[in-house]
Amino acid sequence: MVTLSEENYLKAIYHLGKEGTIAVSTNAIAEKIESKASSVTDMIKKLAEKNLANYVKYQGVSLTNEGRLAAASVIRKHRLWEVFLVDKLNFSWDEVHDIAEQLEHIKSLKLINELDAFLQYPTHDPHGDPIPDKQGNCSPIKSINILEIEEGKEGVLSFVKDSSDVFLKYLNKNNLALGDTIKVLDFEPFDNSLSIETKTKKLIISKEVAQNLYLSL
Amino acid sequence: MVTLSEENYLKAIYHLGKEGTIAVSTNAIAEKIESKASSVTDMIKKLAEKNLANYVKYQGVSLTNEGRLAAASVIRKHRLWEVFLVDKLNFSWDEVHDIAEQLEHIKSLKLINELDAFLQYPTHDPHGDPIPDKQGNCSPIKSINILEIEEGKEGVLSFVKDSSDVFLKYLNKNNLALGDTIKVLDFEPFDNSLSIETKTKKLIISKEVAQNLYLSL
DNA sequence: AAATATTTTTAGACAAGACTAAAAATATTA
DNA sequence: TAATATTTTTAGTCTTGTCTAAAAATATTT
Repeated sequence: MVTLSEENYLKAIYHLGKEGTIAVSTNAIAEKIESKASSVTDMIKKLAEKNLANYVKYQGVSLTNEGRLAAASVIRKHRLWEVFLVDKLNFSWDEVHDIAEQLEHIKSLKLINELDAFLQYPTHDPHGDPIPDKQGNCSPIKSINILEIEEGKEGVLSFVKDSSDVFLKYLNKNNLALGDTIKVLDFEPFDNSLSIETKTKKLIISKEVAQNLYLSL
Repeated sequence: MVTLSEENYLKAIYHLGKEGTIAVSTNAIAEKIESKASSVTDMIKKLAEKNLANYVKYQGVSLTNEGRLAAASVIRKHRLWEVFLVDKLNFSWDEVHDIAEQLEHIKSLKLINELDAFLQYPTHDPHGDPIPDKQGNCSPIKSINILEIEEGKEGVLSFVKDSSDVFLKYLNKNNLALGDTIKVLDFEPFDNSLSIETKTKKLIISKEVAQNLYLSL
């Protein structure tokens, strides 16, 4: 049995591992999970014990196939519940994270598969993140960061990296939503800000915001 | 903050208290929750500390108004989730208990109120138990035990007391479902068994079964 | 390469919630 | 009512998951 706490560590390692790194560092996990390095060491030993992680002292951790599947399963549940909350219960996308964080730990295979069917097998959650399938496979998102797009070109906002409350509220305030077509007008090298155009208006976004917007072309 | 464990104790005390008793005994709680008396004593102290229970050493516990509301809120969540599972996700009523037992602890007022609306404000769960409202009030069930019904009279099966897996499976096997009209034919004083008639057939039920069937007239 | 800084691990402590065994209080029976 | 039985509480232990502080290993700088 994988405990709630173990699931949270698996998730963290999974997400950090995605960035192409070979092994994830103890400190990175501690920061992500808002705990201390010593707690992380304890837990990764336990995960290794259970064959969910590969761990070599001082060399960081990676997930085993079993661990990766377990992590993907938690993420699958998290994202399906997010779809449920937004599509069926009138939540907006910036309200769902904390609740999904609780719901993702509910244990029942039948539950999640029935929920998947009830929601008509969605492939992405309300933030544009892909939903892993039963086998733990993610349809890789084919979206690129807005800073890498040439001036003059446009794309469809399909994913936002940061899904914190403050950021989602910023997007709402500025009338930016998934699915919007955005044209890149001008890059300002002084502060790395970007001037963009949506259907309704022109807008200048800071480097911090731009780093979190991903478009599909 | 009320912890998961505390919520389970509140629920147990609430259910046991319903039986008209003034104060609930330590042992009764231990049995219900499948723990030991000493663990119960510890927890009761904590609940009293938090003003959720009235506790006098060696005299048993009762809930304060605050405790009663907290318990009713957990039960409300449990029963609404059961309705969701049966009505929306194709679960049968004998499969939902364990999952609802997990879902009842999810914390979000908005979630449960939206769920209530989504399910169109149901008043009873799939077992016929009434669902407490936001204020913790239960529409009292107006059903009586089948053993108290006169021979020759009939009623509608509206509630089953035991909602264990084995019992619900028994009902399924014998084609008994909530909403069925049942006629009481004959009471056998030797073993307290009861001969009954449904739309489809006649059936003899044991005392143990009869004690759990409630009909509304 | 030696010195310094950073990261990671170990050792020991703590809180929550459960347990066992023994003591104390209450109930029951003779 | 005294003796016995049952229930409840206390005292002390255990596990899980966390923490701090110190030690050990690895990285970085000079």
